[in-house]
Amino acid sequence: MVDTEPRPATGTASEAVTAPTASCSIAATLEVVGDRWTVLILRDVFRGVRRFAQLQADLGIARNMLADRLSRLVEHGVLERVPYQTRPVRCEYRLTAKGADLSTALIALMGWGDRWYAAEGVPTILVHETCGTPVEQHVRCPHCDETVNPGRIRSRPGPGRSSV
Amino acid sequence: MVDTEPRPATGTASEAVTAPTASCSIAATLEVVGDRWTVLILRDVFRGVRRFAQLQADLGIARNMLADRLSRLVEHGVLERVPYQTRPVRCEYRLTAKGADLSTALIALMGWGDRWYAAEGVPTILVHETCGTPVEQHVRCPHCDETVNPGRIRSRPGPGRSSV
DNA sequence: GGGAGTCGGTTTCGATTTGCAACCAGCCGA
DNA sequence: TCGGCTGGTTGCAAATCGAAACCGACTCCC
Repeated sequence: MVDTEPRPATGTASEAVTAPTASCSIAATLEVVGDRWTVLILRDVFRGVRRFAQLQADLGIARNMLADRLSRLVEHGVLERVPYQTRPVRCEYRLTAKGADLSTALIALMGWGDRWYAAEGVPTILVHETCGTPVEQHVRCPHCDETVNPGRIRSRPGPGRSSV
Repeated sequence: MVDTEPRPATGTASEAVTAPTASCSIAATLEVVGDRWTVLILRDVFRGVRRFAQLQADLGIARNMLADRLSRLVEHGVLERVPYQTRPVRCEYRLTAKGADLSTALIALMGWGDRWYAAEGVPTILVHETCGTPVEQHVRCPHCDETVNPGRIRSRPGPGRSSV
């Protein structure tokens, strides 16, 4: 996942890509979850913490921040509010399909922390439900049917690249 | 990657895990790269943008922010300063092994953006160097030798879990 | 009926962080 | 000597964050 060539100081026209969302899916993702608290909230929701008070207590986040981040996540379709009682109506926050699809990213972040900051052993292990074996995250080539290590990945402009 | 049970309002002692870094590798990771600009800087460095001025122009980040984030990344051993000329000595920023190991996470973030925000087609395609096929990111079970989809992942406390 | 408690917020306001712009240091080349 | 380039630092206004107080809807209990 590396462009090996040092870039000339004045970028070539074809590669003068800037941060704007449209031109980079990483930027697009960060637009939605590019915030420390947001990621931690999602981590908690993945772990089954779904209610306002629980999240607040677990994270130690300020209540106004939490309210803001939650409504933003709902707006973006990452979480949805699901009533769990009436009178008064109270809602909990659940992952949508879009939100659940962030698991890959959370697993990746967790993996890096595990590898570089878990000298005392990892805090959490993710295992295969059916056999209990710890799972691993890889990049694969469907054609060669093999694991591709990072040095063997190249990036190319795709069809959605706004070639300004 | 889900605890399916709703958590009781008063968490059980064994699972009263809070945000602090030690108890969660995601929090540990965010401590280092839990910032929008930091991630974008890393994305650029992965793409071969390594010099201060280039990064600043490409990202549109404020110069003081950039200086701060870069020195923080160097402190954390994610980037290293490598001189590219003498008189005056000027350095560029390169990924360390630890930094390069973030590729998995960046690929995951990019993948999510691709899946949910690239209606017009993806801006960038990652391909297998040797055959040019677009690669995919998966979670695998080394024992069963198969891809595990997210619903089949369970989390368990690991040896490093600070059981307070 | 009244008072306390729960849950999910909103408001307020001081502290921190951000971002723009100006400035600076070291060196080059004309 | 006069810009110009690169890689910063400094100052200051504006936006964001965070702690704490407050609020509304409802329940429970006396």
